[in-house]
Amino acid sequence: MPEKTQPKVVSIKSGKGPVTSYDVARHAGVSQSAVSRCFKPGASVSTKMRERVMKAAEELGYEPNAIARSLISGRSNLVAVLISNLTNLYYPEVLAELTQRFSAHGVRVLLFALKSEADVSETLQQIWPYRVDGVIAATELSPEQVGEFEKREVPLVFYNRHLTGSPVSSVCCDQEDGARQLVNGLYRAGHRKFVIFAGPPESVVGVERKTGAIERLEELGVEDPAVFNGDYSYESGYALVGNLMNKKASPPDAVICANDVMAIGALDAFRVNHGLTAPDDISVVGFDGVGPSHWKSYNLTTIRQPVRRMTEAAVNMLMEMIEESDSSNEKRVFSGMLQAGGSARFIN
Amino acid sequence: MPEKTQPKVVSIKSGKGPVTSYDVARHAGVSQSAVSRCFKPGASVSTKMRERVMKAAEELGYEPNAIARSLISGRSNLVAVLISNLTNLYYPEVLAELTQRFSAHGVRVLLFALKSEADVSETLQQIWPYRVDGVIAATELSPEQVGEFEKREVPLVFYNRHLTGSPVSSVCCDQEDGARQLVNGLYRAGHRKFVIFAGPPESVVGVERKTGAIERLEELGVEDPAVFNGDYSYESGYALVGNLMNKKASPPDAVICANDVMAIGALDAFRVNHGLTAPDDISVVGFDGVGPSHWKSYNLTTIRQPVRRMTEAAVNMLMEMIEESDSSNEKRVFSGMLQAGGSARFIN
DNA sequence: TTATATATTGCATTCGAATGCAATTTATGG
DNA sequence: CCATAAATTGCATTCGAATGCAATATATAA
Repeated sequence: MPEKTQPKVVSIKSGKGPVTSYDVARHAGVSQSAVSRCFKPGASVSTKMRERVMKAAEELGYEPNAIARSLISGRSNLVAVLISNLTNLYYPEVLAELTQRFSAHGVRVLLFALKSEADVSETLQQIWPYRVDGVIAATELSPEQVGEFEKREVPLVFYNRHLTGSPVSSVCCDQEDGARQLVNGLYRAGHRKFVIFAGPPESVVGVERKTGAIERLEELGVEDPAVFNGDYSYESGYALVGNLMNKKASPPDAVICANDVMAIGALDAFRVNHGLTAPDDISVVGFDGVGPSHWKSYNLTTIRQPVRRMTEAAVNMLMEMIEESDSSNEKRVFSGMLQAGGSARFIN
Repeated sequence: MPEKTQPKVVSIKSGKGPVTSYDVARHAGVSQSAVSRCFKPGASVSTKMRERVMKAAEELGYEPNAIARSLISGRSNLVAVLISNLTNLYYPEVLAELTQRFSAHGVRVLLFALKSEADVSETLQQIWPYRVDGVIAATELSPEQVGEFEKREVPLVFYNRHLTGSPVSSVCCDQEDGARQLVNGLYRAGHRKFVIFAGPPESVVGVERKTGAIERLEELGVEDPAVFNGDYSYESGYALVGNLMNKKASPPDAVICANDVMAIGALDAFRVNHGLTAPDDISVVGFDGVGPSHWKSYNLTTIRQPVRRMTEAAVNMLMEMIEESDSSNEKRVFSGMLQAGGSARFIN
């Protein structure tokens, strides 16, 4: 009986599973530590050694195990990003920017998209086990929750949130200032009857935008504008117009909305249900400068948040806190840029 | 000299850094393995032991280190999600659903948001070191790249993509069928002069939508509709209307767009630049059923992708592939739902 | 050329949890 | 009450890379 002519698969490495540094070391005839050092930038390795190891690594298809590396080095190169409602139209842009910027630092993003801000504490429990190097939070955090970060010495940067009176790093758009810019332009253009479509009362950002507007209005002698609370959605902006028009005998001049999407909803409601079009019959302004704010049907006058600069700042701050241990906290506030559209009579 | 009345901070644990299972073991007077077992569901532990350990863990604030666990167990509980352009308006919803569903399985999402599909291979290199348990790809992958997954035995599920003729799992919306539904309704309503605003030629999804429409048109005896290529953006939809109206003496009846956002751009261009409004002067349909498709200014007739069911399927498939090693591949195709709006004369 | 400084390399240990196996305890049966 | 089975527990090792320290090789100075 002839020998079975089995194909004798010559596998360079016998064991299954990914190639380890030991495999590479054996194949190159050097120690495991040498392999490790060849993959560590700035390590003390001779040219000859590097070549040998790299060749062996190449041949075996070696890829360093980031998990093992994290364990021993104490750095996971992971960052958690907390976002409350991704469908908010504003956040996808932020998120895309963040991941790309972190990527340039060799850091990967663990995404946590919360259904509601109520899920935060649960989410934090999911984060801790991964020993992330830092966290970007675009959600509210209670003082206790911030305390957890301090206890664990996990760097934290708030994005468009902050805990007043506590030393936490943050990157924000100047919400109040933006609102004041909007009021100014509307006032100059002759508006005197203002209404505010605010965000939900628990939204810090929303409250600041509202406060900024109200304060500036008071300074200008316009007292007590009507305030309605929405939830940042198109539907709420749309619905609030109904509420508004029911109450008031005479419609307002100008509606200041907590964000672009509500402004868009309001514009549609005014036009569809009341035959009022902007900017002739009514002025509506938003906040954020999201993509659809440019759409011709709306062409919003709004405050554009400098997302690129803000994300850059957030990433840099977090990376600095990760790399230097003597992290002093810092708050960076960026001014929004007025984006003049056609949804309001407005004089800049 | 009186003793310094220093507060004698009694720290339960002296060493810095997170509490380990050894700390808990020592504090509870048991072995480290016992601690480990207490945190593993289904392990053999007596009630008494569990109580002691849990109490100690509680007191010390112990949190299992997921990194260390991954290293020894060979499961990272990490899944990578690849998305090409997050600003596409369709993907944020998908992404939010995916993270929440994975979360329910105790799996975290590593997000990779590509600037362009060209960055895929670079991104893959960033993924491998993390030994993710699986990958959801909402991007094109070359056969070689898919081969890399097989070589590494990393489960892969395509989302709205597939490699024709290769055995890779995928979850898709039936693009061709959707396009045919749109053609049917438009045809029934009397349209005969069709134009297609397709996606970029390299987009498989876009090509399928286009093909579906063209094929159905041919079956109905409408030959060679004009096809223009866009890039899924509002601007491209808007601009293509310009191209179209320059060429043709008489405008078309109906425009079939590769996605909602292009349809929205087209609607705006028709109205603003040519005084044509839907559905009286022109019919425009989209694809996806994104949030803004419901906005009153557009009120799109479109095909809504069943995102919830699709993401559920994708997550279940991937989890199954991760948990059973005998992964047989499967392709699941979901039909889109017609969303009848007011942007087209349409008879369903 | 020899002595000293510098650069490379390997050895052995470490990170923190999981797990096979053996030792021990507890439960069950006769 | 003793023997055997079953359930717990601990011991020792493992996952894969990084790193302090000692050993060796190379470069520089005298």
